[in-house]
Amino acid sequence: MSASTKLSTAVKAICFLSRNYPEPKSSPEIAENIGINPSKLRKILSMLVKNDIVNSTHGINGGFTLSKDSSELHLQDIYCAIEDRKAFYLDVRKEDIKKNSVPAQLNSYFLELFSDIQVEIEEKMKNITIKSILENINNKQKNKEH
Amino acid sequence: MSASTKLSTAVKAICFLSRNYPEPKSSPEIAENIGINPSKLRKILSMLVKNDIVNSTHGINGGFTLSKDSSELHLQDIYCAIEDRKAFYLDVRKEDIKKNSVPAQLNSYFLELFSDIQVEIEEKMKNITIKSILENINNKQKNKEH
DNA sequence: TTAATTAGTTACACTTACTGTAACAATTAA
DNA sequence: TTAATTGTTACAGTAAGTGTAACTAATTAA
Repeated sequence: MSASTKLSTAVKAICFLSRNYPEPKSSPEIAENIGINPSKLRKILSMLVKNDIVNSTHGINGGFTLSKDSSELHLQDIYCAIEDRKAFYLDVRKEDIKKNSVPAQLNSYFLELFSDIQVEIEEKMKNITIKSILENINNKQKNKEH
Repeated sequence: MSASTKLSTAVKAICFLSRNYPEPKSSPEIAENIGINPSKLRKILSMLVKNDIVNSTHGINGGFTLSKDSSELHLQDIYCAIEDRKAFYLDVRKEDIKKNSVPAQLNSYFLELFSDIQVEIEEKMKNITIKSILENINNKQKNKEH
C-alpha cells in the first residue's frame, strides 16, 4: 500500500469517526463504510492509536474514537503517524560509482532536490486540517445541488 | 525502476554526454561510467532519442550524443520523455464505495490534492536546466576544496 | 558484399514486494 | 468467566521489479 493510498484510507476512517463522534466504532463498521478489509484497517488505525490521533477500547461495545477535535488534526500529523519514512519518499539509484565522481555528485544533487520537494509537500499538509477537508467537500456538494 | 531513480539515471547519462560533446559515446561506455547495465541504459536512452533529447547512430564508432545545448535541456523535458504517467504519480485506493458517499468525495479531494502537488513539482523541474545542475555541482566542489 | 559494431527490443528467470485473508494473542467490559 | 474487540503474526498467492542475456535492425568500414 503506497504512502498516498494509506494516507487517504486513514483520512476516510478519521472522517467516519468524526461524523459519529463520540460513539466508538468497530473496525468492521469502519471498514464496511470505506471499503477495505477490517484486518488491514486495524493495522493502519493501530498506528494512529500509538500517535494519539485516535483512541481505542477493547471488549464489548469497544472500538475507535477520535482523540482530538477535527480542527486540531493536521494532515501532516496523520501522515507522520502512518509512515516512518519521509513523505512521498523519492530515491536515487545506489549503484557502485566512484566517490566524488560526477555521477556521485549528481546523486547528492538529486537527494537534495527530492528532499526539498518533500519539505514543500509536508508544509502543504501542515496547513490542512480534517475540519477544513470536511468543509471543503461539503461546499463542493452544495454547489452540485444548485 | 521508480520515476525518481529513472530520472536521476537519465540525467547522469546526459551529463556524461554533455562533458564529452560532440564525441558519440556507446552504451557500454556510458553504463560503465554511471554504474548501470548497458541494456537497461539503452531502454532509457531510447526514450530520450524518441523525444529528441539525444541522437543515436548505429554501427562502428556509433553511439549517443546530445541533440541540444545543456542550457536548453530542462529537467521537465527529460522527465516527460521517460515517464508516460504524470510526475511522481500519487494514487488513492480504488475500492468499491457508494457514489457520492463521503469516502467517494474524499477520493476526489485527494486526487485533486495530489494533482496540485504534481503540478508544483513539474513547475519546479521546468526551471532547472542541465547546465544549471552542472554549475551547481561545480560550485559545490569548489567550496569543498577551500 | 561482407564483416563488425552498435542501437533497439524482447524474453526470461530470479527475486522482491504487495495483497488479501485468516488465524491467533492480548485486552477489556459485562 | 465469557464474549467481543483490538492488535499482531503468518502465509499463500499474485504482481511487480531487477538484472541479464539474446536477438533483430541498422550502419559503417574494409
